[in-house]
Amino acid sequence: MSEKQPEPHVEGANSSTEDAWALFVDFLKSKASRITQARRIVFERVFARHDHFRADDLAAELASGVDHVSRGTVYRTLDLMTEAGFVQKIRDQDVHAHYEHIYGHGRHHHLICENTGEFIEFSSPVLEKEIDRICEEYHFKERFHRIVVFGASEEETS
Amino acid sequence: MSEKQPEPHVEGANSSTEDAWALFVDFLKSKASRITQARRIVFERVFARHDHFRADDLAAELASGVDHVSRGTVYRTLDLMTEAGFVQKIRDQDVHAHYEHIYGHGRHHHLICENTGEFIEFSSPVLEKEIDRICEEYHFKERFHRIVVFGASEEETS
DNA sequence: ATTACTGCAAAGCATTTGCAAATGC
DNA sequence: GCATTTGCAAATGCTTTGCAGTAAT
Repeated sequence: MSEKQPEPHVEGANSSTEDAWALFVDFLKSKASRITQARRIVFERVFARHDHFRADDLAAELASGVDHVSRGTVYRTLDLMTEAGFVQKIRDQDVHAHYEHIYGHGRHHHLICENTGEFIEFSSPVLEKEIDRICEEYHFKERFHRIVVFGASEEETS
Repeated sequence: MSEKQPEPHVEGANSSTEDAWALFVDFLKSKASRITQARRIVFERVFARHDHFRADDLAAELASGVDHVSRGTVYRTLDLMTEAGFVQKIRDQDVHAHYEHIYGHGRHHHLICENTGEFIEFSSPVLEKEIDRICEEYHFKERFHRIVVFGASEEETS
């Protein structure tokens, strides 16, 4: 429901936190939302890290630190930052695990239609080969990979 | 923890349920596990569906049907079937959402080292272009896509 | 007869939400 | 001063787990 990933509003060349914050302020203003202490704290903490982080870890950190921000607010602010395009949520849409049986199927990947929930399967030797190449380049021993494309099927008859 | 996705043991050309079941029986025997009613019911229900399904839906179905199997057992059996390579779990490893900030970064994807937890970023025009091509082929309007490769970095010095 | 498996209900755990109090505008 | 946010704690929802009873070997 609150899971949107629109085209990013930002695409700066200069990535200083101040510049980014100014853009976030603009974003908030454009939504008639308020510039609050809590939002500033979360925003800066996110930009202070240069690694990947878990929402829950950040929430735990901030819930117990000096610059206290509650869990709920951390999650709410991350949603805003995602909407504004400052952060990317690294995980599938759905919280829940899906399964499919693969006995007798070849390996394949999915286009997921966000309107209908439909899963369209595809496979592509080009993708497989390129991924192999990338793994070699990075000296990475692959166990398996996953490719998911989110969007909308244009098959609709409406 | 219980989330393993080893190389599939099976790769049949003939995909009748009976054949598959026989292989699952072998798999169970090889683990000194038992061939039970509940496992058979879950196995067949999974093979009866040709779509993607949610663990929870299956669990709900079986928890209330004639061939009653409890939620816990459904989950446990799906784990076994995943381990044996009969089903594929369609979702990232981790239950939890990860974030990263993307302000000033280009779009990229990840190699995730399962030993160290390290995220290695890469980008590949070849992949992007091929995905565009596939979307066109399927008349699919992409919103965004995700590529994740799980495995092990070979950089280790140990 | 053993010992693994099942069912159940309770626990886990990340995330979301309702609501009164606090804060930005 | 009024509306939005926050903090808190309770609720949610999927998944996992402990344990006593049940079934497979």
